Amino acid sequence: MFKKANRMSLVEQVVSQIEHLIESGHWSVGDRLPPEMELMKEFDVSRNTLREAIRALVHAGLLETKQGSGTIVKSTSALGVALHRQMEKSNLYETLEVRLALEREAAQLAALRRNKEDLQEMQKSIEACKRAANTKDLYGFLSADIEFHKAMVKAAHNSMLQNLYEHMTDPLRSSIKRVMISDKHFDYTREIHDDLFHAIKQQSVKDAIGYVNDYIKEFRKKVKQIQEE
Amino acid sequence: MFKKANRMSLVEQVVSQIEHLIESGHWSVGDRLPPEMELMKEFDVSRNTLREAIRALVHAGLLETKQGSGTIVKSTSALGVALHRQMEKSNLYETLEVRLALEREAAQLAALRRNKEDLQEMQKSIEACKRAANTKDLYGFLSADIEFHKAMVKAAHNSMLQNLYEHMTDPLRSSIKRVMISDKHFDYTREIHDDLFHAIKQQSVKDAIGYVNDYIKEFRKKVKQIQEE
DNA sequence: AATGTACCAATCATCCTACAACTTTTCGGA
DNA sequence: TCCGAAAAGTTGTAGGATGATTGGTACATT
Repeated sequence: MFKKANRMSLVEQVVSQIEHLIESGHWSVGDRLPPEMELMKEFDVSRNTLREAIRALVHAGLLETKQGSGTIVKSTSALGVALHRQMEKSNLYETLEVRLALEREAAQLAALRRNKEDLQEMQKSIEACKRAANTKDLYGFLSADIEFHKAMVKAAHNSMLQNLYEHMTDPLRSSIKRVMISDKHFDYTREIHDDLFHAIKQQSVKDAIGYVNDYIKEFRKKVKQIQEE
Repeated sequence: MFKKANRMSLVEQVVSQIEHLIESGHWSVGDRLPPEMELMKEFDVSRNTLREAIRALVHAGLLETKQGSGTIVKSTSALGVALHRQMEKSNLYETLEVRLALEREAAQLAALRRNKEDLQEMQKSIEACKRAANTKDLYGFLSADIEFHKAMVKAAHNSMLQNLYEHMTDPLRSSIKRVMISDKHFDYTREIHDDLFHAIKQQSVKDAIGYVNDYIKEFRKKVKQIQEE
């Protein structure tokens, strides 16, 4: 019925101001914030108050401070750090499973919504895959493969989905590669997602789902093998 | 290649200690932390240092402080708050889309992994749905329906998936209900997921996917209608 | 030219004390 | 017993002091 009176603490006010300055692009990733002394004057708060605000954002992953050097903007979104912390506490295979679920959805949406630029990016990754396959460059191949999947998720045109997917992929990079190369009979040609790409290009949702499901089935099999070892 | 030297600041050390005390259950949700003076002595740090640590956890959503009263544990996971913040910045329909993707995956996994307790919980929710349908209690029905979906996701036995799903569902409760009741010809009986429940009970992955896909299609249609208004 | 040393200035890290603001408890009086 | 004032307890904010780390400069050494 009654809304609580807005008694935002000074620290919270400073926090949201800094957050806003970062989101709005006034401070970009990599930029150095003014030193504490100046910020104190700008926000008109004491050093303690300012430091508590900055510390909150450092823990959230938006800022990074180095003694003697200064404070820089590290990210524009706190989701990555939080997700990463959760992933560390959680089972690796559970995380991979969720990631595959996002990928499955992305394939369908990408088939519906992809545009020219999306197709170009995907094609570029596929060609990188093929080049790496020709030179038997396994790690190069896997990197290009991950890029392809990212491009596909981007083509789904859902920023929330993309956000989650990328934040779940980057910390898992090495684990994903480990799963992929666990296959004793690793076959480059079979792993190139040419069919999937063409299904998305032709906007065939049905085929896109089919190919992704095949890929997921393969991936799951490899995960299972590792788990049993 | 090279690991960065690990020089954890005092504040960070206190933060992780408190985090650990919460995770380990030493302090449960709702508990009040000892006053700052005591914590200062316990951790052997100054008030400023301690306060910066606490402030970081307050911003992350694990703690809540009230001037004059004390500090209480609010949550054991910071993911919820971070996800919520991201959702506020993001498009509602994008979030709903991701939520449906998780649900689709959950249905398949639930069909494979559900146990007796899972089935009991799902059945309970379904019966609550039916009771609400009989009395034409629309809001009661929708609440029970959401409970059913949550139970299904729980039955997938993937804590990461469940975590994400619940944290994406709770803040969307009202939006989800709004979408559901937007249907002019809302039909209780059609919305009761009896078929889906039995498919999961019979461990028929194929049927489970089918029913969930039907449900998702319906839901999407309603969302589309709202968007076009 | 590359490396090592000494020094300086800027900046963050930590600690301390003091007081304000708010909440909870205590206690005396009606 | 009930009520309200006082007291005690707790977090919020301010300001000052000192220590530690970093980055840069100048200069000598190899």
